[in-house]
Amino acid sequence: MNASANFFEKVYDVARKIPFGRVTSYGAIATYLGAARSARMVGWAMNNSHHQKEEVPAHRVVNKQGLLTGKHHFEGTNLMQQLLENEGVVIVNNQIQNLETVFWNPTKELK
DNA sequence: ACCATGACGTTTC
DNA sequence: CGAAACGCCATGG
Repeated sequence: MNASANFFEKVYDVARKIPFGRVTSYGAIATYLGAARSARMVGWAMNNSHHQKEEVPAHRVVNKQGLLTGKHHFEGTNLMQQLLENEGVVIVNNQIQNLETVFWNPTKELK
């Protein structure tokens, strides 16, 4: 669990480093962690994010399309969208607009 | 050890 | 352009 937890821990760590009003994709995080093909694992980590003691801004993590695929995992049906919109992110039909502008690449920015 | 699942991503039809 | 299938990796039963 410890060894694997490191992977999860890294995911949470990166997620918490996402700047305000910015979003990133699972694949971007996975690539940053060196597991570009483990994007699904990142999503899995987010699913377990509620197990973490510290809060994880999972609402800032979306798929590469900028689609709020995991919004169903939040309390309400539009909570995730509400949070992002509150940060200045424009979302239409569960899809982030101007994704290129709000997108935050950890490998490029956080690297 | 094998099968099933998953908040993804890319390719193909 | 839209939907479906495949691939990829980790976790759980």
